[in-house]
Amino acid sequence: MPGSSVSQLTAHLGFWLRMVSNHVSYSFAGKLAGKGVTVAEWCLLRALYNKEPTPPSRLAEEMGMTRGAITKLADRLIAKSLVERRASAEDGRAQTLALTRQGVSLTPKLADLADRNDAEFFGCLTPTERTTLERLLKRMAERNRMTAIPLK
Amino acid sequence: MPGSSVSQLTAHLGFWLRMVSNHVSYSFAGKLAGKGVTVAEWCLLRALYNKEPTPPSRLAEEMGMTRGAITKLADRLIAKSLVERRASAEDGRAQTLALTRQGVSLTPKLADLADRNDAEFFGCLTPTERTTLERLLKRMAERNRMTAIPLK
DNA sequence: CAAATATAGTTGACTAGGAAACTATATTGG
DNA sequence: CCAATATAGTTTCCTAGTCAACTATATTTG
Repeated sequence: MPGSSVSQLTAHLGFWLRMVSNHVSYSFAGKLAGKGVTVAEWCLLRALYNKEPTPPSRLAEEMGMTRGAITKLADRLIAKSLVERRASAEDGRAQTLALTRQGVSLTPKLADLADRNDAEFFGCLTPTERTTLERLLKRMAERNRMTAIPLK
Repeated sequence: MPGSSVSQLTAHLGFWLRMVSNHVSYSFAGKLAGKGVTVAEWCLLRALYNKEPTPPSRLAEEMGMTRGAITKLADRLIAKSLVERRASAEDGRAQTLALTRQGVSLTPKLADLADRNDAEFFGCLTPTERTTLERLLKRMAERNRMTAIPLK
């Protein structure tokens, strides 16, 4: 792939990956905007759905964001009445985050949008091709120890 | 892929695409940081390499960024003495951007880093698999009319 | 040819995240 | 058991984008 001269942007698989990924995310962001929610907010909502109240630090780990970022993300979702923050009874430092009733009712609708977005973009591949793509991406994730949900 | 219940983040190909893409870009950003350059700056440098002096508005189009973003990106590269801004002779409003001697000498080194990063991440795929991945990504890009370099 | 409009680029207000300093509470060990 | 340290979360400052308003120059048109 390198080649003897200065390689072009488009010579790298990383370029195409980023191009496609960003377009998919951007389109999804547009759909979510209709519900007043960002992609990061969707991720947090989904992470809380059907879960026990969860400490922000745990979410930070899961989502690959700093605790500071989670604080602010949670603040925004609390302002939208989709998430509740509660002090822990046992540990005076600790908090937990959980979905409000409204958060619980909204999240499945957002999941539908995610399904639709995926279908829309990957629909131009055959089922076999989609499986192949999934396999290759998951292998890369595994081999390169990609654990957290990346939001950067 | 949807399923009857609320789909998980990991149920979407878009999720895996973003995960892998962000890790690849993040690692590349780390390599570029050693040369004092960001990914966006690399893209602009590469876009100017071996080209005529180019108006910022053209770069904005090519790179899928706003003109305002290009102004600031160019300001940073000018501060690093990698790019020069010149007023157009014909049109009093227009500018052109071009690499400085230092920009010309640095860009191939950055291209090497890009090559290395690509090799590092996609090395866990066989040559056939890489070709397949490239084909699928390019098909998605084409079918969904993805034109500009995405930096978001 | 002057006025209206379009275009090139810049600027300012805003957003969302990271890094590191900071506050408050827990835990550990001398 | 109190001092040192560790941990949970928040806050501040910084970066790098967008969007929309703005400045200056070109172009179009009445």
